[in-house]
Amino acid sequence: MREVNQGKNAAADERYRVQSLGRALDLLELLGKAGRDGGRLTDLANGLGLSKAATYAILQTYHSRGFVSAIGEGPTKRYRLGMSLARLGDMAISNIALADIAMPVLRALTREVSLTSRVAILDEGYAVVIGRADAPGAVRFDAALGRRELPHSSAVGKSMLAALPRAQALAILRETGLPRRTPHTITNLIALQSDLDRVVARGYAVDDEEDTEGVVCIGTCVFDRTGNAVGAISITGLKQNSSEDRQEQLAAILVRHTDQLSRHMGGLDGRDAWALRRVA
Amino acid sequence: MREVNQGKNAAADERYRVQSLGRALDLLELLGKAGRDGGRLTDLANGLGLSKAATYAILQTYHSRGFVSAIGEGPTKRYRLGMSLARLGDMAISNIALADIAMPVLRALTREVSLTSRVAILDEGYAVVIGRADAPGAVRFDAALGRRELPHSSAVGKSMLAALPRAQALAILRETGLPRRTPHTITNLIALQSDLDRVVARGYAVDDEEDTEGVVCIGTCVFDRTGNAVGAISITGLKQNSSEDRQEQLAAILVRHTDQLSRHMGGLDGRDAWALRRVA
DNA sequence: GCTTTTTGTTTGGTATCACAAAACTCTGTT
DNA sequence: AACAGAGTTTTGTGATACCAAACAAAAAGC
Repeated sequence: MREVNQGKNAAADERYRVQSLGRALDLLELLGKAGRDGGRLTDLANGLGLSKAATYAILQTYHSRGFVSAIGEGPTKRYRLGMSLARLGDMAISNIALADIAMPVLRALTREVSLTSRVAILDEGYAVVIGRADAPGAVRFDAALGRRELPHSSAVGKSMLAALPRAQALAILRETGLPRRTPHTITNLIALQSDLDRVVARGYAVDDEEDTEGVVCIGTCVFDRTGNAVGAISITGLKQNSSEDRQEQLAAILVRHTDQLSRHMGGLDGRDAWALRRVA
Repeated sequence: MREVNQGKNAAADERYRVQSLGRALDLLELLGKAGRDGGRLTDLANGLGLSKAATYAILQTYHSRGFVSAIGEGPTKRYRLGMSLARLGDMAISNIALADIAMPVLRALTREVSLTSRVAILDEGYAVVIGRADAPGAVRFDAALGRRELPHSSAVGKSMLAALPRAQALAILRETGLPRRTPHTITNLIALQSDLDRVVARGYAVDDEEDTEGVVCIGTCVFDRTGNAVGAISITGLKQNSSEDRQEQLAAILVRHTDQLSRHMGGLDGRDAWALRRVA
């Protein structure tokens, strides 16, 4: 076994980071929080702890590249996130082959079960949503693209953890921790491991109000030709509409669509891929 | 009429920009071009004209915030656009109220005509795609979100220009110019103006192979309650499937859906909004 | 298997430039 | 008409982003 470079890994050392860029990125996040109405220069400067002049220069730079768009003039001027971010964000998602291929499957799945469906990947230990298909009538859940979800409290996260070698899964969980999101969140490492065993056993994961109260998710993995999980798909519904029987029905449908997707990518069926984990 | 601050507008003066941030943004664009396979540190540094050490520090900063994701280890390490960009990009689009409301309409429209449909806004003088619904069987056109399209050679662009006061439209065209994209592109300002008149007259715009050869688009505006255009919707098809009659049929369907969307946003019907332009 | 090459990582030193403070110019309000 | 509040511009300076070069370590070549 290889030594774990615990404190030695200086790659993320603050010394090798560019401060000015860090502050500039903080500004983007701040603008993200500002939302639709945008933010005013003065407020943004205060929020960053920078002077108006410095903030102004950063905003101008962003603006000239389309990363920030300005609306209004004079004292009513407001800054918002710009469309270059949309372009790059779309590129980032397009880089994941799964995103493109999964969309038709998601739409078919959503049409069949009338529930919102999503596709996610494991990125830096977090489950990140890279595609979604909203159900027409359904409640609009917070399924923003690029959203980081905790791996231990989401169906996509747990299914991908379950597909990983257990040691790797534990390493990820050590990083993210097991923060409590609702009274139903599994915050005990032993309990979570037996839940992961259950995922491997039945071939899908269930998030039973563990991330959001009243919301149940079912998810399972998409596999490549070597049997590695490249991502996961989930469907989301309300707890009240989710009896034991219905859950199994939905899981069967989900697995059928996911297997179709895996096959479409030239990967292994879920049945075979999960079986590999059971022998190990 | 107000004086146009031609050279006076010093807001975009290079002096008030942050160089280091500009270079860092160049790096993002470079990574965007690198695409799926990502880029290597050495290549990125060369592409930027920066030293490896500087590029490394920038990448670390991005990486720590999720704006860049690294794959591989050692000499096979590669950097790609990260998922934080997807998150912020999605936020940027969500900031446009039109994007959310338009999606169901786009899907309905696409289902009815079996053609790819898109919704765009006018941002900094360019038409920017903020939503799309791909037709299942159709050729996949380049309809990436956040993509900037020239206003004079796209259906969405021309319809939004036509809805603007003519002076404003001309100001935008002075900025963007009328670059030739295909042999059919209208590069003459007089000719374009009479085309815009035609848009106002019939209530929709046609891009007849003006942006891409063999591709025809029909587009029209979405209006708010004051009759201002907040965006535009278009459908895209192949020239070969686009007879004069079929074009008028499709335009009628497009206008019907767009009007429904305008109404849904509490705005004016296209019929009324375009009529306002005719009297002026 | 050893060497060579090529990669990412780390180190100081320095000239650059990102930043703060304050003056200025508007626009919208009282 | 005066004020208050915003965004914009100026200038100087201390922090820091950058380069060059050395280092480590994995891949490629013989």
